[in-house]
Amino acid sequence: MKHTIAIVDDHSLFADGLERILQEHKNFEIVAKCTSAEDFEVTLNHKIPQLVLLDIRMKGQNGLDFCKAVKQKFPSIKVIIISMFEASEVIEKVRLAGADGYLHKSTDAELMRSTILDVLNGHQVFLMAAEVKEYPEKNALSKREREILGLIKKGMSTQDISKTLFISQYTVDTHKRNMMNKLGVNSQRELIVYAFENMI
Amino acid sequence: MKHTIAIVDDHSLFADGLERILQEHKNFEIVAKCTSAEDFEVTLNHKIPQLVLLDIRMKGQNGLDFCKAVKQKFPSIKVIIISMFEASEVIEKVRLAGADGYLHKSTDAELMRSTILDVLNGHQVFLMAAEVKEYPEKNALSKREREILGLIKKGMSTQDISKTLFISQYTVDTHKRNMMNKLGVNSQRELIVYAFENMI
DNA sequence: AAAAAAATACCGAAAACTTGGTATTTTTAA
DNA sequence: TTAAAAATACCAAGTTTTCGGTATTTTTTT
Repeated sequence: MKHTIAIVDDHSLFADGLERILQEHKNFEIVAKCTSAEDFEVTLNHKIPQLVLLDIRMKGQNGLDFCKAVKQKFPSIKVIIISMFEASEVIEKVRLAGADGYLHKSTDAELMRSTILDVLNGHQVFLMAAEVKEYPEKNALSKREREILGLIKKGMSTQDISKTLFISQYTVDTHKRNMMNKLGVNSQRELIVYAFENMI
Repeated sequence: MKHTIAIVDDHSLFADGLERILQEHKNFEIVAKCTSAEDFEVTLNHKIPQLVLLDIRMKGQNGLDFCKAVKQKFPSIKVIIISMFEASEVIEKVRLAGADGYLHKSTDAELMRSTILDVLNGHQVFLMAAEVKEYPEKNALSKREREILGLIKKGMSTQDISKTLFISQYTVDTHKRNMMNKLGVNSQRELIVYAFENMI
């Protein structure tokens, strides 16, 4: 019996390619190819795939939030997140979102197929790109620091952040300083740049 | 006779997909699939494809710079840039880099094939995503403004920029203010965010 | 050749950020 | 159950940005 798979990615070209890669394998059947989370929700009303390949960054909705929502409503659907992010921190987020697997866009076709089969067999598979450089432990950002970096990435000022998190500006300031030290940058500007290049 | 095509993209999964999409067409032959600009340069030493599909954003080298280099050494090679950027400003950069075509990752397989054929026939085809919203003319950034925004995106301070461009800090400040007015943002922070979300 | 747009430059005051400190409380790990 | 790590908070001085202006020169367009 064929495994039913859905692809959710707003880049049709990428989705089209994935479809063809999977079609080469007789055990896979692509039952839906959606370009948005909304699209996929509609699909779910009449067809429940066994597994969904989900792009982490789509316009409109964040893939991780959507993953959570899907897993809550349909715990039986296996979800594999696909993204171009290489930071190891991403894995944790993917796990927390309830995904069963993670694939980097630099993995190849064969590895993707074997990962899908593993996940369908009930395993959890989180694959990073081969060349991921782990940060030395002492430079790892704490949870709160990452949270603040996420707000910085949205363009928020120190004041904005302090109001959002209900903490003092001084505290935000301290967190920023600690992050700058850990990451080896010298300004909030570079912190924003770092965030865009390393976060979801 | 088959058309020889090379694919240069550091996301193997995407490249694998493109390959399969193109293989369905009997007139195309994928002669190389490279995951970096360096890889492709090596390939060019022994095999010259008629056309190359080039990802605009690759780690290491910028796709546009690489496009220029390829076109300079091998003017006969047709280059189609593929990216996920939707801003109309990108098209101009792609043109200036000497590319023969532009495809957004949200275009579908069929459109890609027809674009490739058009380009091979000597036409220039620059396709944007359907839902691109053009900026009102009065808000278009000038050349210099875009140049400065590019430096801002690298995390440079006003002072850094003034030194890089050999102009006064006051001038950089004025450019920044004008951009902020045009783009409707209120701080350098948001300017950086805008840059990351809208520039190459 | 005249008008419009772009690029250049300056001043000053207010706001925001950076940096070198210090220090308490809460949470997590050994 | 301690010790370590994380999160919290404050002060002061110095630096950088922001924003209110204004204004000249260069380039482009009409």
